[in-house]
Amino acid sequence: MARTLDDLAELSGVSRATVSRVINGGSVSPETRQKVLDVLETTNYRPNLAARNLASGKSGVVGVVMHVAAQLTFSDNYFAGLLTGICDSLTEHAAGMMLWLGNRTKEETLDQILSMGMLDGIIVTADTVDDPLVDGLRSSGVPTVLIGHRRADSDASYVDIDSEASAEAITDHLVGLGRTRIGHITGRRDSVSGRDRKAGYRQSLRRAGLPPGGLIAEGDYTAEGGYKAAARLIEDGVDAIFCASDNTAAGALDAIRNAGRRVPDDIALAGFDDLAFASELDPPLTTMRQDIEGIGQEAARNLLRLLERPEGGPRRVLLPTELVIRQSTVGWLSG
Amino acid sequence: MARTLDDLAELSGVSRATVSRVINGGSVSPETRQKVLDVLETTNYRPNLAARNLASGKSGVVGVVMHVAAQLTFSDNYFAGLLTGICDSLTEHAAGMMLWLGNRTKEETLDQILSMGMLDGIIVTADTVDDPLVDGLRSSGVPTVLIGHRRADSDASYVDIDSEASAEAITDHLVGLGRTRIGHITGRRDSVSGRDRKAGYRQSLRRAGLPPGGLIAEGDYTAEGGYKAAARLIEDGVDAIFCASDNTAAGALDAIRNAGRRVPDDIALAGFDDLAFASELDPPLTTMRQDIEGIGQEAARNLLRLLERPEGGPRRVLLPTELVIRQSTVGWLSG
DNA sequence: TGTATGTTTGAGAGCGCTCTCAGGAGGAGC
DNA sequence: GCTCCTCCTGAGAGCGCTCTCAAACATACA
Repeated sequence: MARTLDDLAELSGVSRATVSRVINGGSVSPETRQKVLDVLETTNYRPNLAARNLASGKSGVVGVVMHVAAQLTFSDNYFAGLLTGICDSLTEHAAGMMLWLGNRTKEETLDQILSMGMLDGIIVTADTVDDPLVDGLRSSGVPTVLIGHRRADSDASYVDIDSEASAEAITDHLVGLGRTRIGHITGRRDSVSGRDRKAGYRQSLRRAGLPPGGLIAEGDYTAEGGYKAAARLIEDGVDAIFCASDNTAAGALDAIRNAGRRVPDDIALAGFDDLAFASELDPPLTTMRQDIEGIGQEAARNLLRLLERPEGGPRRVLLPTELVIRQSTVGWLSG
Repeated sequence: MARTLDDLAELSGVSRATVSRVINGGSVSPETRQKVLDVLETTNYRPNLAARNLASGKSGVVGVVMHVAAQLTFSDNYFAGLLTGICDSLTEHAAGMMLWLGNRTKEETLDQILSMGMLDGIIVTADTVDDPLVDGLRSSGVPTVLIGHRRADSDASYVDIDSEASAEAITDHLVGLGRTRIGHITGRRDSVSGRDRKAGYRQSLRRAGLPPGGLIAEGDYTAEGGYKAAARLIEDGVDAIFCASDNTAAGALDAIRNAGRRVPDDIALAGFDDLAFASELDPPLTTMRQDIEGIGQEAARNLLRLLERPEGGPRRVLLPTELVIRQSTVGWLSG
């Protein structure tokens, strides 16, 4: 079994350079090409990635950094969906992927690994308002695509949704239902998406002539957080709650029920994400659908394109969201 | 900023070899070492992994292959937990990890990527009875640790639990409760864990003098599968069901409730895994706890040790499980 | 026939690192 | 003072690949 290009060259009676051309698509005469291909077929040759990487400066491997608290990474199907989408796109293009999960990998560690020259590019979640890791990555010069983006990232390549507009739309829906004491359970205090959703909520209230403050309780994207926050809002006498995530809404739903209130009769409830379980809740949850796997796929594609033609400049993609109305806000909907 | 060993060598007035010794722990005189360390500090040097890999034949990167249907990978927190554990251990030891998810990556593709000489070792799930990928990996000569193991893998390195004994124990629990028509919803038909759990279930019935057949319905580890299978068992008049996974049990719980039966009064229900939601179900689910993250961590540690001292031979680890009794089988337990 | 143009090929110079090998320095033992 | 060891260091040979450059050959045009 041939192990190196030189072996192949000898076997097919041409030079190493020619074999390399056949493999990488250089210009070679048909006969020569066929000769080499034959040998290639019989030898089951595999190029050595390390050598290729060293010589070409490209590795065919991209890094993926899910920079969130470890226990959040998979408690939520959000990150799982992202990862699935990224993997999809990447394997489709025969690119490898190295993964870093959680925030246990400190900036330092990451910076080290990433600047080892092993990674062609990086996909990183950028939802934390003040994230030195993302800053470091961006200034490192390694091609980077963000999932989400902070204010400061407006000149970076990213894939995101319009959280603010989406939140505004879903709050509009609540307003349209005639609710006047609409509460909001926020996302993590330090998350961009959380802040944007809150802003959208406020904007909607303002446009509707409702007091845009007051009925806000802080959440953290978890069901537990949602439960506690909802309990407070219920005391405040809300007649609707817009939660910054479906998980939060699931917690809120429990709280509402435990308080003896009905959804949507007493309190209309809306989430955000449209995770799989949203339609399985009782009542099914009105929510803002975002195509999470699609975001992952797009991020990978985005990065791949960026690597292919760096001169194209940063690529910014806002993916659409979709308001999904279910019985948690509109009780009379047919099941 | 110094980029290569030669730059460092020049800056510190020694040879490249000496710098390499300082970095990799060769014998160097204290003064020389200090000189180099000083330079190292100021230059923020990062070794080039590709070059190191090429020269040493080691990459510091291991592959992780979750070889299951893509949609299963994260629908279930099982794989997420595994991944989290693996990541934990790996980053702790400063090893990188490349990930392949789902079965969309065909044996061929994988084989290609894996034999590129980029991976020091591989962790792969081995729960499918007939899995050419695992066979290929094992015969490839790349150090491999399996998560789970088939009969044929008894000479490989693996981390697993004793599914059969665990299933037997949980069925014993049901028997001990006085149930006599104990049904079982299996795991995926082609999964080793599924078969083992079924075997354990049967063994328990046999020992109890109950007919060890008949009341078995095929599941697939999903809630949907559990729902359908449970519906059949209910018709068969079971008074207990042992499900091969918690997800399955969640589905079964719905089915039982929809059939107007009570848990555990009419039908005692037990799962397997002790996923986070098991204790949140109503009633809380009796189940067999396995430390999923622990399995992932152990697999990574196992592989790391294997790489360190290959002469140690295969390392087989069976992690303990724990029967967690909750109200789904024993109604009078205090909450 | 001579020159210009294009195509195919091989030689060879790296990419940045590891590791072996041998030379030089310094101390111990005779 | 000599040899023998030990310890530290530098020179240099790869690792397997990519890519440039120029030679070799073929084709086209004047």
